[in-house]
Amino acid sequence: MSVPCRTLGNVRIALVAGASTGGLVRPLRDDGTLAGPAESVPDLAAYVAAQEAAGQVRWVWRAGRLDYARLLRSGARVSRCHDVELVGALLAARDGQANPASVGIAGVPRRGDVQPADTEPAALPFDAGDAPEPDGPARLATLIAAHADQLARIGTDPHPAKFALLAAAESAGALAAVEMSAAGLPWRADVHDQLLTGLLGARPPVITGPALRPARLAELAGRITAELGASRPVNPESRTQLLRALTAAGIRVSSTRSAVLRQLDHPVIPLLLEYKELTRLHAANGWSWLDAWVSGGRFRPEYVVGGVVSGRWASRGGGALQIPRLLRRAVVADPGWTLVVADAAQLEPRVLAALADDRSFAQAAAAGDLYAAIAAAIGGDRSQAKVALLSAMYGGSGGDGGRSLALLRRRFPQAAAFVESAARAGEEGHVVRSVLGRACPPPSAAWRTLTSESADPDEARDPGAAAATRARGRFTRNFVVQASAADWALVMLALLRTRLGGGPTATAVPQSGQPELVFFQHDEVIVHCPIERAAEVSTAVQHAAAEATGLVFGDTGVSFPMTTAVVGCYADAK
DNA sequence: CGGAGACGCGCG
DNA sequence: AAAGCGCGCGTCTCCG
Repeated sequence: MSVPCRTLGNVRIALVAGASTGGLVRPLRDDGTLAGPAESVPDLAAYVAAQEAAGQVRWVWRAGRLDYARLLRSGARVSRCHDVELVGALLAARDGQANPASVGIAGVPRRGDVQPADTEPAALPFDAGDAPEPDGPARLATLIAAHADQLARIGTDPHPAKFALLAAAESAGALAAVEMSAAGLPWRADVHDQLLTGLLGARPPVITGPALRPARLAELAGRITAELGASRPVNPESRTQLLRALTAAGIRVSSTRSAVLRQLDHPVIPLLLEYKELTRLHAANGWSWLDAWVSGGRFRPEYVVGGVVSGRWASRGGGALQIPRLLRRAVVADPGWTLVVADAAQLEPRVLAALADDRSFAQAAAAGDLYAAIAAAIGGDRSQAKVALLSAMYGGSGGDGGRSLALLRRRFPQAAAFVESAARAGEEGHVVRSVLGRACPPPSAAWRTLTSESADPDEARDPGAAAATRARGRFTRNFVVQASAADWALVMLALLRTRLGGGPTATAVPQSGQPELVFFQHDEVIVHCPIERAAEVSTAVQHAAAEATGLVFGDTGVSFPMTTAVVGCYADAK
């Protein structure tokens, strides 16, 4: 076993896994240059654990989603990393590469991605995948070169410290994501099943061929057919059939959307609305979802860090970020444990206040209930204020809230000017960036063609170009807020993770009794912990939020409160 | 028969 | 005058 290497300053260690338990490592300096010879270690997990125990290390690897997932399965936890794949995507977006998601290390496309026609097919040092050990040194060298290149490119940013923070937070996000997938969200299959059975009837037998409807759905479908006076059974899930049947029954409607149906007065409408609600539950989160995604009392989704252009996470499989409120009943802490559900209150408007450095807005945002404070400032009620604010951030022009929006502009000119300037940049085809420097994608070639100077700017003569221009304006207007909110949330998550880990050198398998992050959804986290540690976790959340605010926004007057609820069941959190 | 696209709806 | 941001995923429909 090698001796942990310690030098002054921070230690980085580049790591590539071998085909079996071993791997290659090489120490680096903080600027990415070599700090020692490469070394082959027979048991990578043991090596990593030993280094973590000895002090602070930042692991440099291709991708946490691969390298860390494997280490964690072997019981090695780490505190910090530089994720070359994720940082590469951030840099690619910043440097205007059209499709950052498809760009792998140092511009090398990942396997499975379409090779752009105008680039040379490149060697795929990391994608040999199944290639055995002999590739190790080459892969290590490529990794080290990519890392050094990324550090240099971070250094050239107009705001290198902020971009470096973004890179660190994104990398830490990958660690948290892998750990959360491994931990899983506590999920009571029996509670879920009871809920389904209560609403839909008993689970229909699983047969081959077309699936059977649960009893309650079959009954509703029959009543809908009867109520519409149709001669043959109407499948309410088929828009075509349903539209035809509605028309035949004298109900004129342009779409079968719930919001549209709700405005009609006909005895079939409540039946249809109930059918839609129940069939949605059955299709999206029914028994087959339970079979596929819940095992051993845990729901284990796969998070996709950086999966959304704004920096929000996406998820793959199981619809982890769309758990219906109804089903939060099934999220129950283990006996003797509890859930700390923490939610950043009204995050996006507060982010706007901080971004725009609007003093009066910041004052309103210093209050506990921002919407109420805004309502007081513009002289309306809370719900109007909320709609006006959302309109300002989404690029709507208000509808009923038009008047409030105008008031908002007058009362908070800097905040209004901030989003409007972002919108203008987008309309002109520019790229905008979040507070930490995440760049939005450039407009597509199709957009440029459509809105180019040869296109007619007169809406009446060229409605397509005008619509496309406005659409991009709405996108960039929203991007600066949504992406900056994602920056804040990611930094908060990273800091909270460190605090829960018991300090930067915490390591090894989570001991029993250790609080664990189990869920992250844009502006909300859930920590599963022993009941007696809930207060400590709530405090950690508050500290993480305050620290994130300072790191991301500096000396802002805006506060970013997090509401924390200590509950046995997720459904009781709000 | 499989894939693409529209639609609809869950979440923030 | 009207419609507004970002996702994932299931079903139906159309098309090759």
